[in-house]
Amino acid sequence: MNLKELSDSLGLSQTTVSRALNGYPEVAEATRIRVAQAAAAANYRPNARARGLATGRSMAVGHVIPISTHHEMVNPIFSDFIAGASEVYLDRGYDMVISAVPDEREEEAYRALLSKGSVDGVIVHAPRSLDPRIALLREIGLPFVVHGRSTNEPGPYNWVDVNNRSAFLRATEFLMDLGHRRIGLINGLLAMDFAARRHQGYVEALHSRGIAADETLIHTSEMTEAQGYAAAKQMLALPAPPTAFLGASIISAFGIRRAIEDSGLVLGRDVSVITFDDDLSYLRDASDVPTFTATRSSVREAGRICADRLMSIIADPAQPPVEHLLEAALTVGRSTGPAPRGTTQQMG
Amino acid sequence: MNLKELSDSLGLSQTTVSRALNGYPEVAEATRIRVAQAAAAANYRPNARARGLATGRSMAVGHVIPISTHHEMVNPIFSDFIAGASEVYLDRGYDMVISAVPDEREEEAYRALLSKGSVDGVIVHAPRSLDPRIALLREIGLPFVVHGRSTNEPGPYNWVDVNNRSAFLRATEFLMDLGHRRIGLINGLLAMDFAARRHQGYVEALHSRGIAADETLIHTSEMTEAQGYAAAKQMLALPAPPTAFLGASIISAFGIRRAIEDSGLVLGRDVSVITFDDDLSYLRDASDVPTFTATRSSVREAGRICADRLMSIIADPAQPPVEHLLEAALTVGRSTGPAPRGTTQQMG
DNA sequence: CGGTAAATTCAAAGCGCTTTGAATATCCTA
DNA sequence: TAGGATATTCAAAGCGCTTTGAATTTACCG
Repeated sequence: MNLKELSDSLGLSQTTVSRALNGYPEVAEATRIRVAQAAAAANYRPNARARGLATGRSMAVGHVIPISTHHEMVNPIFSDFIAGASEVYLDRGYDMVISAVPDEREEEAYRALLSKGSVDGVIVHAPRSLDPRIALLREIGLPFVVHGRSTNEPGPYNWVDVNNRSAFLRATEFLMDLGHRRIGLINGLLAMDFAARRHQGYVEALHSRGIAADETLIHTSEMTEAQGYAAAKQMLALPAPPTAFLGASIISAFGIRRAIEDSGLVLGRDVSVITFDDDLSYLRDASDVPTFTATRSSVREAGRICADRLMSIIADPAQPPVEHLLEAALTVGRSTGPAPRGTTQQMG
Repeated sequence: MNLKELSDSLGLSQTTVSRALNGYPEVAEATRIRVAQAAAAANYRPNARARGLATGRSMAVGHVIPISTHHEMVNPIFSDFIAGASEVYLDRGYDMVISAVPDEREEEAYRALLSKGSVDGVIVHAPRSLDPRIALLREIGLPFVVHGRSTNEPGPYNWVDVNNRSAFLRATEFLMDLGHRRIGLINGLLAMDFAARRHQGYVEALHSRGIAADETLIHTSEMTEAQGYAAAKQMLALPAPPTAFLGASIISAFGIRRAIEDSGLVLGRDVSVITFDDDLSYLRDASDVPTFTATRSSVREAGRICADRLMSIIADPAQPPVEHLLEAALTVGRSTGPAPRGTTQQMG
């Protein structure tokens, strides 16, 4: 069923039917109702391509998720992020086009999205501290919102980010308040902007109490369970092991916990752990008292906010960029406690 | 830059340029080269909507991922599945359109996808044993491939599934061979087809050795860490606790492990665990000797296969349906061992 | 009741591409 | 070198929609 058939069957012109369906004012109320009913009965929906061709808009947004060629990793947070964004698109009638693209084909992917005209805007995922994508998108003039930030990017642009620096700064302070002095940082890849900021927060907090960051207590890698385990295990075997850990994701934290228990220690008593928690639905830590003390920020909510922002930019591209900084909640669970006596003196 | 501008600049007709670009034979080789170079220089790509309108194909496939309204859960396996599918689409020039849709709006979503003409086919995710989507898609004539199966669906259709029954049958037998007789099953929601089949395999294996399934040792829920923990904890507190567990996902297994250790028991010695492992990139259990004994099947690979199949159906819709059954690998890790002496006699 | 303003409706153009059917250029053979 | 075959190129139609500008109806007022 297409417009022509529908309008023919109603004895009306395509113009009138189109207008009736799209809510234009210059159509008689009686006609509008008649058209709406016929359309519903025929299960008619305008062809998206034809409409897009006529209007110049595709009613779709792109999400380009980078897949690191070396690691072939796909962060599970995308599932939740996308779910959040979807909620917004669904109500606005937008489609979501996803391209999972190897690092080196990213630029190509964005250019293709633009010149093929398949999307009206994009969400940029997983920005690095130094990220050419933002300049590229500015240059080609495709509306975009970044989930996260890119530290080295000059000039304003639309982003939605958690205050990663502050989150880890507060977490580190929280641990130091409990008497911990040797705190292991099990971080994500430093090239990622969020990881760099967390590192920064951690170091700042230590410095503010006159503690020098110890390189042997800082680990950087993909945030897998296995890496979390290996890194924590290794640090716990040091002559002066950490009494607490900061983990970059709940998945890392699982690994850290395993390493602790594996070493015959008790989580929350012998060794404390604070993790960043993206509040993923399948990894939710939401008992009355959560397992992990965490800096928590829902990535699904971030998805909603990003999508909403992008919709707004697409509707009015002239508006000034908005920088949306979310504060993570520091929620206390069972994985933290006072530093064991004696160990606080071990540091240099 | 559009076709008209490009062909004008070359002094050729749109017809010739279009044909040159699309590899039609009736164009002089010299012309083709000249056109190709000009197109590359101008960064020209045909407008997807216009092309779609002219050809009747959208060069996009849809993935409708259901979000259960009650749980608001998004399975992290989607990230990996999508990454696998993407690899295929990327090379074939297809876009991937994702709709994350609440249960009750699913039918609407599929109909919209069809009548708006935004996709040439769809992948059906997370089928239930009784799933109206397959009949719906057949009815509306949209090419589809199901990731999984729907037991109660009569007649053939294209699906790609792991042999869930066999996987859990073998896992259960493996545990019984080690002397285990009380085996806890911590499963996904039974309405899901994969969960029902795993349940079936488990029960069959028990029966084959004359053991009756014990309802108190069977738990069914979303496959979260928290649920895995709670269920295992509860079973371990039974008068006659299980000596082994079967987990439905690596995430559940994390919870099961925590419950075991929490109860002062040792994984692989006091209590054995076998988990289904979708081989998610961030949850990969790939040390020399994996932590968990597992029935493993890469969901990313499944994504590739589904996508490939769908491409093929779209190209030739007349071909007979293909049913693709993957066998999970039973890989032995450190989470299984002989049943502790004495406990094997506890059962009734 | 005539005439103008307002309310409705319509025909046709155009979005950027593919493809049909026709036109033109080139080649080869007798 | 004529004449048909073959190789290239082209103009124009059409995909299904929105939207412009014009046409037609209806409403209103003196």
